[in-house]
Amino acid sequence: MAGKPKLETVAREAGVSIATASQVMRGAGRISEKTRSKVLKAAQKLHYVPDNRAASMRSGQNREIGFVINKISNPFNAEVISGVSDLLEAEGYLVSVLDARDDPERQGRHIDAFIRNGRGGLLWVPAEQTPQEIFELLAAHRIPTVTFLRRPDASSFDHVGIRNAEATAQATTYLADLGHRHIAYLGGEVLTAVRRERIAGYQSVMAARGLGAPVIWDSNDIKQAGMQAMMALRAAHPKTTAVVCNGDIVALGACHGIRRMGLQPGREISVIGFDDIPDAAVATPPLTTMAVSPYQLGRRLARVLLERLSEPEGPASISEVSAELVLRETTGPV
Amino acid sequence: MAGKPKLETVAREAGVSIATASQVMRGAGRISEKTRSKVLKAAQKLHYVPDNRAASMRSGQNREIGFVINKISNPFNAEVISGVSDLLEAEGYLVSVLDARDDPERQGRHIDAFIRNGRGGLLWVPAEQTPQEIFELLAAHRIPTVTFLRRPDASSFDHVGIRNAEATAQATTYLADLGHRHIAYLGGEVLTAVRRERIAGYQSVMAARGLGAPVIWDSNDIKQAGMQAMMALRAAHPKTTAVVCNGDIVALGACHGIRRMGLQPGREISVIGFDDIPDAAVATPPLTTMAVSPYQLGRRLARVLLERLSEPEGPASISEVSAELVLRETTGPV
DNA sequence: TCATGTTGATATAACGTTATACCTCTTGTC
DNA sequence: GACAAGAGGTATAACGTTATATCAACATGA
Repeated sequence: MAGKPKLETVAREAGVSIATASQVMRGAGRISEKTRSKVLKAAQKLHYVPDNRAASMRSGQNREIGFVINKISNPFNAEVISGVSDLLEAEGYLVSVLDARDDPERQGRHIDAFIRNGRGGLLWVPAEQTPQEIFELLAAHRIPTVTFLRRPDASSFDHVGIRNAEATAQATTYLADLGHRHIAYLGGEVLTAVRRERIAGYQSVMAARGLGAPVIWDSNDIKQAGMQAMMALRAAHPKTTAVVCNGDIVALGACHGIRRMGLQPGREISVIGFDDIPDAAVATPPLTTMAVSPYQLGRRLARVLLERLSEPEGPASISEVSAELVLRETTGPV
Repeated sequence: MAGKPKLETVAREAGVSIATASQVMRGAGRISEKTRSKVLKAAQKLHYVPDNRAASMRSGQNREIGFVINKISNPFNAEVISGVSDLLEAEGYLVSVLDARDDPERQGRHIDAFIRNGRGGLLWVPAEQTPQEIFELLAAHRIPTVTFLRRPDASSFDHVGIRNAEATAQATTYLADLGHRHIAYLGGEVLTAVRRERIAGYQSVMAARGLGAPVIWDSNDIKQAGMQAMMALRAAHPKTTAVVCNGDIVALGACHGIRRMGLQPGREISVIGFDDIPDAAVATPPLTTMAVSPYQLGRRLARVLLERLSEPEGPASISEVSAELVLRETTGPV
């Protein structure tokens, strides 16, 4: 009871050497069944818990994975985390989440602490404006790293993401096919890499189909802001009959705004979201959106990391997932 | 470039001893300004990152905090995490989040890993059915621990929570004052400690006011389920004119269900939620709810942990926060 | 001159594991 | 009976830090 039990305590209790006790705890080496059970019993009796700091320091191995995420409050991300940890925990890893809140400085502290603690692998949604230095640091320390959603140009890490341009192009095409000519892009404030891709997809279709001039309308990606932005957008561009949104949350806000103006989403103005968050299906009216299963995306992300861990020197892989247009009730003919 | 730089590398580069380099890095001991800058320059040049495993093992200190949470996807929890990490990061700690998803086994693995890594402090929303053994383990390892929201009877740790019974009593009283007599309690499936308290508060007012027989209606706490449960509840108890809900999400679902039935929340049926999640204010109609600021709650939680860290042997504190009735548009006279 | 501090730097033993090499038995083979 | 092979176990040196004790050099005061 005096101080935490260590391997030495267990070994003495069982009447064996420290080395033997260590091998039993790890299930390594050649140990007879008799001593095995002796040691196990001793460990149990003393409530022994091995110290992973010492172990990972000595062995150079660590089955702890860090997930540095841009925004933990995003329900999409929550699902991704579930997918990631389901797969990794099944392989004996443990996932801890660090919320960078899109702040490069906080992100820097988190990644720094990650390296300090010699964790085994890193999943990472890089903040915009991430300094080059962090990539070099990770590379220099040989940290198995997979970036997620955002892939900075300078990165040489594995990556899992979404085909953003393809998705918004598909959404815009669908609206054009319904007869809409004045289609706006709504949501996002900063020109993040992801948003740039999505806007590019939208613009390419607007140009290719010879539709009205593209309208990009900024909005913070929360519901309230989306509502106000929709009303302002409509006031500035009264001809607008459809909006492609930067995300579901802003899209739901837009629907709210449309109703506030006495109109009906899907009749006077069509709305397409992005992400298919749980709320999208049960909103009134249910939201048409570009869906990509966050849970499956999380599993894919975990799988890529596992491959990297088993093959540290292989070439970097980039895998991108297509989003799928889910038709609900916020879209209709013009 | 051959292998990670360690303190020895830095010391050699700077032409000092390892002990001196260590003191400079920690800002401890008495070091002249000249050698100080020499060492700092060397460390910078080599991109030295200290190994926290070795440091915390030797010093017995660790400024890493783990937050084992019941459900990361709950937006309420996301806000709590922000409050917690804002305060703790300001004090030089680092918070990592582990999602137990209300699964005692997963929770066990997380806490086990937490102890293995000798982290500095634990914030914890214990899963229902948490085995007694885990409490003993944490106590035996002298882990500074603060439980959050759920306080098992056997616990002797610090605790921060919400006055649940008081809150639902207040909500029920408000509805009774509006003239409602048939008030139901909607939401939750398992009889968790929190839900039990909330139901008790509701029941006590129903009895004290001599209102209709209490109706407890189970529902999974997601929107879709709340919608269906509301419709089923109304079918089974047509006289019901008001519902006190287990949480905002189920309350929003209930509002949806009410509209599906061709009625209007706040007119034919009043609804009161719990938590005041961001969506509550911007829903149609905006949701009346029992609010407790999750961000402030997170800060309080962090503060309690800091006190425990600075005073390891002090008596356990239990601090409970009152919820506040926020009137919006889903409640009205009968 | 000698005790007495003070400043700045250092040598060294931990911290709790695991990897490596090594040892002692048994058993089997010719 | 000599030798090889293998099974089961152990001693010991790392891993990269920090705490402690110690030391040299120089200043201070009587």
